[in-house]
Amino acid sequence: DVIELTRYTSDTQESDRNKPTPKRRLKPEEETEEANYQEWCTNLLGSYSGNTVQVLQNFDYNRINMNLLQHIVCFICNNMEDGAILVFVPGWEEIRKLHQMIQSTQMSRSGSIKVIPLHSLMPTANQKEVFDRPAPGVRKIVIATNIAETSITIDDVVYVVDAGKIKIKGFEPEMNLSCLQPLWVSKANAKQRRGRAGRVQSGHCFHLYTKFRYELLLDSHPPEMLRTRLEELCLHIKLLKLGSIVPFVSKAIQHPSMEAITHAINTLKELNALDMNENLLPLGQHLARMPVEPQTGKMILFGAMFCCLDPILTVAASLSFKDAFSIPLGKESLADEARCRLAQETKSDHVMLINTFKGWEQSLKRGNNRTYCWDHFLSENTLRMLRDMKKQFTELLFNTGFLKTKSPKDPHANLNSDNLGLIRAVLCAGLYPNVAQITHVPTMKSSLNRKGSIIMVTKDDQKVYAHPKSVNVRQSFFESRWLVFYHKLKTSKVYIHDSTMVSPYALLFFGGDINIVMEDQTELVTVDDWIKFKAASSTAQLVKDLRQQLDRLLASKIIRPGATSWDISDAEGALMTAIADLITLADDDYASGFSMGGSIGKKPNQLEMSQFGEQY
DNA sequence: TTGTGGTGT
Repeated sequence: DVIELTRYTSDTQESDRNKPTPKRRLKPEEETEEANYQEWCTNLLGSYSGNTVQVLQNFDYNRINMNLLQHIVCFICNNMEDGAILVFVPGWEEIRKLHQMIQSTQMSRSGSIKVIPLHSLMPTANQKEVFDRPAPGVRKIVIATNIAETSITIDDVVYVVDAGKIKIKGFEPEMNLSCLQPLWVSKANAKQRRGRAGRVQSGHCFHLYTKFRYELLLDSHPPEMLRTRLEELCLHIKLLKLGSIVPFVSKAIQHPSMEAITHAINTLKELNALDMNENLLPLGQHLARMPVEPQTGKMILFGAMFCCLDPILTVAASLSFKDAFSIPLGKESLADEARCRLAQETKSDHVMLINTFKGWEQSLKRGNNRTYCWDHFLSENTLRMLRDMKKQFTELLFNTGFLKTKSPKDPHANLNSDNLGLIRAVLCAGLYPNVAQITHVPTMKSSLNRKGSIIMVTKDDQKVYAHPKSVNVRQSFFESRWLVFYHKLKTSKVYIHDSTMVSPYALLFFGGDINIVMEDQTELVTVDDWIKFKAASSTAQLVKDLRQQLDRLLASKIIRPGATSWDISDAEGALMTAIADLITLADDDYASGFSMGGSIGKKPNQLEMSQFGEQY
């Protein structure tokens, strides 16, 4: 009933500003909903002013009405008793808009309000500013995502404004695609949001949707198990010896689709965690015991075996938890610049993360860590948590025998930690099969104008875009057109959030099955039948042989973990050195600007490969 | 041209 009161008052203020928006074409089920809605509005005519009903009739409920939001906030400020206001909106963009609208009002200029944006990626989320009582006569207005629904509780909130939308993550196994879409809140969300008001005194809640809409809301959103990847779940079922995966998962009250389960099982087979009969392989045993996704676990094991542990642990911790960047509203592009500085010219978000963490450690020694974090938009709190996670990972590796000490800084485990080429290859080992091929780069000019971004294809997707926060988004030259990535998410487009350029050698040694084929009278070596490189059959065969030896060696190390030998007088050391050298040289070759057609002047030196297609 | 929110002994 409070809803109805507010709607009445605010809509009268709203009506003259409400520009008519062109109605888009509706789907059949939307048309009947719309017809029902119009009828519902007409029935209100007895109880409400014609103006209110008219506004409601013209409302576009697919968009959040920012004007209405602002007007309600102003209405509370001007007409209602003291008390903080908490506004729920779906995401960053809405926080930004509303923040800007409110800051440009008269009451903001008079200093009678204090507006605080609240989002997990903004520094305000871990500052005490949000909890502070404002000075007398100043009204606190918090604009928040659903972070304020459960994780952050603000005691002095008296008024809650609920815009009615929430972002929910989903997963489509058929497309191998996660998506983040704004949806209507559920009745459960609505209740929870309402409950955030009036913790210390009686409160009020304003919902920006009609009773009509409320009746259509779901009681709650589908449980997480139905919307998420299931690799970890499947691995644990096997580790705990709970039998075959499909029958076990089917016992859940609301069980995930068959597609989602088989997709997870296939991914685990591809990683060599399960065999063809779903039996847990030795690698799977290790991965199941790690508190990270299987791919990240594999990256950690490879980091240990190839002795570039510390940097790889930085990446693993950042990917499985979150990166340490914390960006104030309005400083987005400054933060992008900081990230690009940290990445230098590596064309890698992951190497950027490594450099970021290294830089912080150095700043700690010099005692200027505060400045370092400030300059680069970093949360020192998060960096400390990442450091603790890295420690935890090394303890696990120590317990399973992959390490001789419990320190991420173990000298032997970091023999190759300055070898960027090898680090890229280990990233490739962990992130595979998340590979994207660049099909388009912005021109120098459009890149400087901050227009245009790289466009890629993956095995599953026609077209994917680099996320604007990626250091690779506006690069106009890549020595290799292959990128590996961790996070792919569909929002307005399909975005790749983080990527690292890798050489063909990294893909050949650490990617999927390699084959030698003829296509259009050209000899090719392929990885999983879709990543293709031109290569003479003799050299391709050499790579294939080396790859087989490497796979055998790695399999035996997984079964009997131990520190890797780099002594070229024994078999293991000789092979590891040869492969590491090959990958390193290939990477140096890039750095000095040679094309892939160039030969490599060292042993094993018969390799001559060129990329499929020309350089940009 | 952009980032709902949590977990793991």
